[in-house]
Amino acid sequence: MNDSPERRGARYVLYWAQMNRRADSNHSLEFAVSHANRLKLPVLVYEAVTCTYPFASDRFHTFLLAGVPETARRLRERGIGYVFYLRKRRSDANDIPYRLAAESALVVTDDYPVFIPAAHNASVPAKIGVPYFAVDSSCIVPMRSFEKKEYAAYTIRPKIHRVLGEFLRPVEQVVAKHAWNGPPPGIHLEVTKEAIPDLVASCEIDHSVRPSMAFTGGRLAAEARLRAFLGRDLARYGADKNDPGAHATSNLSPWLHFGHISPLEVALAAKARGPAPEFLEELIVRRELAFNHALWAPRADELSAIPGWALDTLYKHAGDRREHVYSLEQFEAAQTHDPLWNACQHELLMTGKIHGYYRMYWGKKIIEWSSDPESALAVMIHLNDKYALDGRDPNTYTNILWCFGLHDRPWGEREVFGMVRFMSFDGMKRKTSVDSYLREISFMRMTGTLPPGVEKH
DNA sequence: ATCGGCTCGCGCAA
DNA sequence: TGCGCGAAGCCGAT
Repeated sequence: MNDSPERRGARYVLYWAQMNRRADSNHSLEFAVSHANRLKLPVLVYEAVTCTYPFASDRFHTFLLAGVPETARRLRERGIGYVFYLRKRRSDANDIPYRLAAESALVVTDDYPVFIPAAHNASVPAKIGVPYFAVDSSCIVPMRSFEKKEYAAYTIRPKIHRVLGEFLRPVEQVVAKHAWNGPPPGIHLEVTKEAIPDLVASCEIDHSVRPSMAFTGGRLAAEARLRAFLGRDLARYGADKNDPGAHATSNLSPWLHFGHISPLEVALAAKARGPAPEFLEELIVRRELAFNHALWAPRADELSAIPGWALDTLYKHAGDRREHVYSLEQFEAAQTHDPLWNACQHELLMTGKIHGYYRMYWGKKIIEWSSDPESALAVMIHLNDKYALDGRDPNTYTNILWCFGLHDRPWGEREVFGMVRFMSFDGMKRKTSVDSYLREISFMRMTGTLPPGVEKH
């Protein structure tokens, strides 16, 4: 991403793991190892957690830190160096990548279309002084192989399937020929599972957003969740995926978001169990449509990216009378008149995730009960960025804008929504087990534990 | 329980 | 230029 020459006399090749925080199934890491072998150097992996991004909280920090011990262990086994930096306070150093790059032949990092990595990858290459490579290890078919903003799933689907055979192959692990010897750089923090609560407490972040009740970060938890999904739920995924009460979905999105597991290895593992077209449709086609949106939209989280018919019809109805209008504070506290909506919000507050189908309902109702489309979007992004473990991700921004008509088509005109698809409580009642979902959520609220039959990973 | 209409526009066939 | 059909639906008629 720049024209800088490789540094002579460097000590290592640096891989800055911004999004793909894992030692396995990681094209970025293998690319770094290949270059290190060519240069007869070891690889150093740099991973950081900072307190400075909006809504940094105990929830995200706990999840991220939980992944560190296993990443460290697996890299050590491969002879790859690892430095983990916890920026606890705003006053702590924020120039670590530059300091590490000063002794590196070149820098490899993750290509990612939103959030902090997008900003880094736009500004750092010009200032870093060595070659800077951003590798796409987030998508199975690289996101930049599609040359325009796709209109909907049906336009990207055939393009993905045409080349999928070429990309749906395991990442080949490259043996690191020159092992990292000696201690990590001085800024390194050794993380143990037991130390995580105290480390999180010592950070300058929002301590009021508690760790997830349902999800533990890290490679081991992700692999356990994947095994449970494949063994028990994949076979009925197609039939039950839209019924939250059926617990048929993978729930892998938090680990996918933080890169603790790769979509490629998940897809290969699912395929190895037999045909899984519905799951692969969600995991590959719709997920990568979301990356396409994030890559090509001027901003992934603004209404300007929705199609013209949707923007026109929403604004035509912006002045329509609303039966209920709630403030951000009322939404956040789950204080609407609708028990299903409130339960969805409580699930988000407690676990950091809402089932995909109910998340659509959750979003549609925020549009219905906000004074105008812009403030509805602001509420959704605030709640999602603050509480969702899979938030600040191309997927969640796309899921949110889908509620406003992105990647969708027009339907019969009605109040508030215009021609944008409407969803109703009666529809949820008819198609999903609302009652058992409501019982599960109130059990969680009463006991502070997951309902019987739902395991924590 | 099932079906058609609602309404726009992309992409392919002709 | 015509035509089929599409990210998760709703509603009223039958």
